[in-house]
Amino acid sequence: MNEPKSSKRQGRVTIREVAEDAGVSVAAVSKVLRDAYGVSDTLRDKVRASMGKLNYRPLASARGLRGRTYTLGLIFPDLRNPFFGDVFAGVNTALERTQYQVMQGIGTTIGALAEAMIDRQMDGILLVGPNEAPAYLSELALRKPIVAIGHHDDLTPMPFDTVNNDDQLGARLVVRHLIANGHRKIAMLSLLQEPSTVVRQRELGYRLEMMDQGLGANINVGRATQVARDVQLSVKRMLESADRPDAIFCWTDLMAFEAISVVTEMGLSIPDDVAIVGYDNTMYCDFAQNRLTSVDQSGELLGLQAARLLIERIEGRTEAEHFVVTPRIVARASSRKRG
Amino acid sequence: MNEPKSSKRQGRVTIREVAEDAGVSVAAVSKVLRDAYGVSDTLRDKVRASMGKLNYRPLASARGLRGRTYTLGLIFPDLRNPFFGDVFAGVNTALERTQYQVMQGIGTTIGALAEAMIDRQMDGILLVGPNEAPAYLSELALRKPIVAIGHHDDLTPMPFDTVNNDDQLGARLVVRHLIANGHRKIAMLSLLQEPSTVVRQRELGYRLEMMDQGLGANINVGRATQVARDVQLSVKRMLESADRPDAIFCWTDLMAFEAISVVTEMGLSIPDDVAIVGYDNTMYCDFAQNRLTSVDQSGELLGLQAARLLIERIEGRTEAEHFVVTPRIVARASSRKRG
DNA sequence: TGTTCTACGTGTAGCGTTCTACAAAACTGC
DNA sequence: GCAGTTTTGTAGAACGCTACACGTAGAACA
Repeated sequence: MNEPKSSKRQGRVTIREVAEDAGVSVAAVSKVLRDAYGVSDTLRDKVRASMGKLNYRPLASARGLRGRTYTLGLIFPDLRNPFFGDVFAGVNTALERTQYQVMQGIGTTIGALAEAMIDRQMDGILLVGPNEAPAYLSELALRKPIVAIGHHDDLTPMPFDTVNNDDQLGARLVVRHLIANGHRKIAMLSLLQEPSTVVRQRELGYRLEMMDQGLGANINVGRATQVARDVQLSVKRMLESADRPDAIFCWTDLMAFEAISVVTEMGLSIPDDVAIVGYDNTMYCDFAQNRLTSVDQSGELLGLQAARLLIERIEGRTEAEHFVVTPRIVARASSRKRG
Repeated sequence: MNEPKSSKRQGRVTIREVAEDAGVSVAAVSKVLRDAYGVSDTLRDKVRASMGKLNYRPLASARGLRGRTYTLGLIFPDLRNPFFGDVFAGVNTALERTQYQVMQGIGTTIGALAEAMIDRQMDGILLVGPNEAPAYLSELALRKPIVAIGHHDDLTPMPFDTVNNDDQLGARLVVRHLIANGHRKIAMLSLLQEPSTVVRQRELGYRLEMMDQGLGANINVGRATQVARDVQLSVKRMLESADRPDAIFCWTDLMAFEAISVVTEMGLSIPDDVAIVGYDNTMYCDFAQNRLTSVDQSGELLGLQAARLLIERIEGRTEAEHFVVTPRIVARASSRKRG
């Protein structure tokens, strides 16, 4: 009836106990743990058996002090956009058969969160839609492997891994789709504060396609913060203006749902008075009360790929890679051909 | 031009360097860090200055090996329910002026996540709506301070801290509200698989109030998993049955939005053909395309209180506390008085 | 027979903190 | 001044793991 020496770690099994039980050295157990070179099958089996028997699990803090913690950080700007759920699902799939675990941080202050994750010795960080300055991210990438999902620029490729859909193309597709369905006065609802590179790309795509289609004169970009009231005001202002747009392309579904709300409130009909299109193709688009046409950028695939790239990076790759998905329009009633 | 000894921790400032810079011992710096007893003001100021100058941040792994990591775990069942965003906001508010950081885990397998968090030496864990067996949670609570948000039972109080709204009352309020607005055949849409204690409480409240109101014969509980298709089928089945309910109380807003979708799809009117009520009063309820009557359980307050309780627990409290919020109905058009 | 390899194990010094035990200094009260 | 008390500071041993450096044994080769 040996009592555990430390009541604090109350009964936690350590590598030493496993070694003792298996009749091998601590170093050997560590090797097995890390799948390191120089372990015979017999030894591995013995150690594995003991680990199972004692229900041993390595302590991340201790590992972190020497090497890696097998923990990845995942940073979302907020918890309200269901798109992030898709990305998360992809990340999870990628991690399924690995020994990595993912921990999320949520907030727009990437900086503080990333630092907290570095302090916690996470092996790498996945950033979703960071609207931090590229310079900060580049500096961050020097200290830790990172992968940015939804952060890119046409001209200068980032010095870290990125995973994106082609936002510029996505926006172009929206414009083409709307034109095909009889709309001409196509406005865009964009983000007001510190627009991320992604928002800028979508806006650029919108502008370029409008020009290409000879509708340069109709370009009309409204801006709003993420705050509900602000979005509502912006939409209202658009719809009450002298020449009302006959379609609004919202840079994200969340804004589109708000737009639908305002339009409904005003007693206008979608899509006959005004068509609405979003971006992300989140689950709510399918609901009969929304039936929102949107751009699918396969969040799940983005998440999956991002996690894979990050692990590759952690395990040695040094040159940055950039993965791009081709977006596609998912047409629903909110942009039906005008009758 | 002294190079850093370890290229791995590349340039990370350690407690030793701070001590050196301030001309004090390592132990002294540690004391300042932890606000421990026995530090003079002069010494504290000196150390603080050096910490600031060198931009020192303690390494969580190293702290974890000895004591606490000042990290709390927060576990959500999924990322799709916007209610969790409210809870999270509350948690964040509570942590604002503390040195604790929170890291999220997302998934229905509380077990695996909680173990991963314990392996990472988190000081405590917040569980949101766990539908794990109470027995497992009790065992978990023996090993780590935990607080469950949305997990309670009428009869046996949990041996760990809990934070809840009065779900039974919430359900009763819904029934009363619907009756007051002229509905009698009130059905409830509940959860099929492993209903959590919360779902059970809401169901119980529904049943009891129906009985109390003399509508016991009208009790009608449908069940569906969280999967969209499944919910749709359940709602459809309800609405196509011989005696169609004239109101559906959905155990969570998310299901209610799906219900609205199905009802709309079927060409029925809300609330004249059927009223819909949800639970959580999430942001989407306000949208004109939903206008969903819902029960507000102030997720933000729940999160705030939960985080506070957890920190208290970590810092010494031993008896379990139970915090309960009184829910209130937020009436919208989806349950308007029948005309 | 000696030499060189390779494969497999082990001993042990840290990693950056915390915290106990203790020493020194600064106050008490007489 | 001196014993007793309190305050302030320090030394140094852990915590659980990794990984370097090294030892040993047997095989392969000349």
